[in-house]
Amino acid sequence: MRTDPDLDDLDRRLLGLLQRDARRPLHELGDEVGLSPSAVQRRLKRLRASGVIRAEVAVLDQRALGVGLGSVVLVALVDDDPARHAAFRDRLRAEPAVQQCFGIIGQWDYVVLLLSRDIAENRELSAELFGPGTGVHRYETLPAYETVKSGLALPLQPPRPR
Amino acid sequence: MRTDPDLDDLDRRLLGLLQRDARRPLHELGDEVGLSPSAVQRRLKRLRASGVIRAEVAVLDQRALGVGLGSVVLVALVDDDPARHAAFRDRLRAEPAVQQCFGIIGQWDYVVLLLSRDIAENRELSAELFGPGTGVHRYETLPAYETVKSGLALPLQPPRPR
DNA sequence: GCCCCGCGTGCAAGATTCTTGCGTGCGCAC
DNA sequence: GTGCGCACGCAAGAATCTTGCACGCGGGGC
Repeated sequence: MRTDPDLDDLDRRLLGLLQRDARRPLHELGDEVGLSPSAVQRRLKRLRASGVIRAEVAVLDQRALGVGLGSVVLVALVDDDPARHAAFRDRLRAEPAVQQCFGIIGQWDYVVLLLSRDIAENRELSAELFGPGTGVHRYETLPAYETVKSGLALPLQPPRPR
Repeated sequence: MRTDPDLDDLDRRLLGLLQRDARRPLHELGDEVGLSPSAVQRRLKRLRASGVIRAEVAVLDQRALGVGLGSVVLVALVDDDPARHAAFRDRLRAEPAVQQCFGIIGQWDYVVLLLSRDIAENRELSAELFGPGTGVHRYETLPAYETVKSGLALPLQPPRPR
């Protein structure tokens, strides 16, 4: 899994293509980077096995699924008790409405991307996840009115000498 | 594109499976939901054409690509000039290191997910994107020390009567 | 300098998967 | 009751994926 993933330029170009569309046939990818389908196939196999490609997933449309409101929630827990933090994280991981969550440094402990149908549902979810009895000291909701950029695409800079 | 996306339970189950792994063969998906491969295929075709499935993409490993530091940046521009905001958004969209960005309501204007190799690169990127001459009034960087949950999976609740 | 070996490649055959025309059955409106 | 629309399963053909094989290139070791 964690073998030796030093990627050459061809790997990076293939990854760039796959980050936009993972359904392109091998011969198309090969044409773009100048490789035969089987060479592409072997590189992808290696990239998948080594864990560089973690998954290939479908990206769905929020509106079609009734997600009308996204919001960024900043959360601070009542103390630094590791068990409390672990429980909090587990709860967020289990909640489908929590799309993403990061532990951060500063006056807040976590930043949470919360998806909900509307403001009412957002309130319910917030109360359930961050309200009394959840170990949350305080939280601040930043409603998103516009998605400027979304996606999980990673920057594919070559390892620039510095 | 925007036709008639009322999804039944089978659609939702298929979408749930595809959000985890979009490479499963049709017969496997069919076995899970109790449908023939061709029935699954036709549903996917419809979901893709109607835009419910926006894309199928590869999810890459941050460490393997040298992304050592993620951070959440809260940004406020100097004023509400639409042209200034448009220019700011365009700049973020064009920057690969910006993984996500949302326009938000409150004392901040935007929340940005910024990916960088290390703290030094983070500083460079911050200066370039948010520093003097960029129209940014002030910004606050919240470094992420842990990814609790990441992904773009959407909640697939059935349309519950309320 | 020459040989050997490892590694990635292209080619091609076989296996798997996808795609689609066709006929059937079910539910609903008339 | 009948007709129609819609989704389904089946099966054949097309497209794609997978892998064994031989070749060429480059880096040591002798």
